[in-house]
Amino acid sequence: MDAARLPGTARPDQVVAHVDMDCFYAACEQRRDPDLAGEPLVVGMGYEGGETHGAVATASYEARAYGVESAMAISEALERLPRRADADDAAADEDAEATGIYRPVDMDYYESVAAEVKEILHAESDTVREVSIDEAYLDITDTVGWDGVAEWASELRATIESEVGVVASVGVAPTMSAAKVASDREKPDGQVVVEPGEVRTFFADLPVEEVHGVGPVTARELAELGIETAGDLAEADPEVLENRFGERGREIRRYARGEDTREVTPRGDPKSLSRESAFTEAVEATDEKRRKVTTLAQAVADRAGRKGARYQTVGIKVVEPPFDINTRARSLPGPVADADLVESIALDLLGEFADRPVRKLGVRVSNLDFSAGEQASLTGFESATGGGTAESAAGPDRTELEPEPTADGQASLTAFDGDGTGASEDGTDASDDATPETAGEVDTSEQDPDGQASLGDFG
DNA sequence: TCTGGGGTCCTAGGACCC
DNA sequence: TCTGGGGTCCTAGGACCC
Repeated sequence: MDAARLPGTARPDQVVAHVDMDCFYAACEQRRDPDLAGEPLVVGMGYEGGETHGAVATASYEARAYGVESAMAISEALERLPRRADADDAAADEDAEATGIYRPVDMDYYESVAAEVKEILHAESDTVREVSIDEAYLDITDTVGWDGVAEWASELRATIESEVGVVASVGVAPTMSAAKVASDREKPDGQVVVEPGEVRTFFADLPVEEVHGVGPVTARELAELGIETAGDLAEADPEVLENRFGERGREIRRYARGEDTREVTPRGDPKSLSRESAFTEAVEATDEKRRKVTTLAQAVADRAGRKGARYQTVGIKVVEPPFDINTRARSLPGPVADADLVESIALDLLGEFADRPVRKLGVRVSNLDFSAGEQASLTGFESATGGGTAESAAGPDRTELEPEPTADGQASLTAFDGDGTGASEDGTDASDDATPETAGEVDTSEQDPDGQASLGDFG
C-alpha cells in the first residue's frame, strides 16, 4: 500500500509548521517584569527564593552564556552564575555581569501567557496539535501552502511578539519531525523552511541527538555502532537497529531519512494525570511520607475531577537515593472518581516502602475515562464555574464529580477488589489489608452499557 | 552526578482464559 | 495436569519529550 504513495510523508504536499517559544518561562518572567529583559535569568522548579534546592526549568540566553542549562541542579547553576543579592543592586554595577537573577516557576502565569499564543495559532489553522505549554504543530497545507510560507512564518512571529510579548521560532517542513528540528536551528527568534526534497540533506550533518526519539542513552549506544550523525543513522542497517532498539530503532532511522507518516492531529484527552513532589533531603519517617502522599493524592484527584476524568488505575512513584525509581499500581474493576479512594490505595502501595529512605514521591491516576463528564453535563451538572475557577468555587471539598448513583451504579465504587469477581480464589493478596474500612462492593456483573472501553485502551 | 514535575509510548513477563 | 499455542489484561520499568 505504501508503494502507491510518496515515500515517507503523510500525504503529498503536506506543510507542517512547528512553533516553539524561546526560553518560554524566562520570557514570561521578562514580560511580567520588564526590568528582567536582557538579564541572566534562571527559572527554577522545586526552587524557592534563597534556597539552593531544585533544578533549572529555563535559563535566559544571557544565563546560558555562563553555562547554565535546563535540568541542571540549581546548586550547580549557582556555582556558575551566583545569585544577585537584592541588597547589592546599587553596588552591582561592576559585578552585575557575573551574577544572575533566580525566580521560582509560576505555572499559572505561564499558562495564561501560553493561552494567548495558542489563540493566535488556532486562528492560523484548524489543525493544531499542542505538544506542550510552549510548543505546537500546525497543519498549514490548506491555509498557507508552500508559496509564501516564509513570509507567513515571519508575520506569525511578529504577531506573537507584538500581541503577547514573547518570542517564538518557527520551522516549516513536509513532516512533523523535520519541522520540529527546523524550528530549533535558528533559535532564538528565527525560522527555517525545509522544502520537500531537501529534507534528507537537511538532516544529514546533524548530530544524531537532534533526531526526535534519540536521547542520551540511545545516542551513546548509537555511538558504539559508529553512528554519530543523522546521516549515519539514515544509512544504517535497519535490522541492526531493530535488534538493538526494537521497533524504535526503525522509527528513528526513518526520521533521520526524513520519513515521517504522522499527520498533525489535535491532542486528545490525557492518558494519565499525576502529581509528584521531592523532599529537600531523603526522608525515612513513615508519617512524613504518608502526609506527602495524602496531599498528592488529593491534588491529583482534584485535578482529575476538574477535567472530568474518572480513573481505573491508581499508582505511586517512589524515588529512593541515589535515583532509583520505583512504581507501583493497582487497577480497579471499573472507573471511579473518588479522592479518598485514591488516597487509600496510594497509602497502601506506599506501605512497601515504609522505613526506606525516599527522596521523591508521586501519585498518578491512569486508565482514564472521560465519558462521565459528558453524562454529568447532560444531567445538568454545574459546569458554569468554568475550568480554572472550580477550585475556589468548590471550597474545601472536591467531591464535585461524584459518580451518579443512578446512571450506571458506580457510585458505590469504594472497594476495588470486590469478591463478586469470582477470582477471589487466588486473590487473597492485598485485598484485605488494603482498605479495611471499605467493605462496599463493586457490581462488576453490570453490562457497562455505555461501552466504557477503558480496559481495552490500556497498552 | 546528586536533579523538578508533567507527560507519552514501548517492552517484558506473569496471570489467566480458551 | 506436563503439554501446545494464542490472546488479553495488568504491572513494572525504561527511554524519551518538554
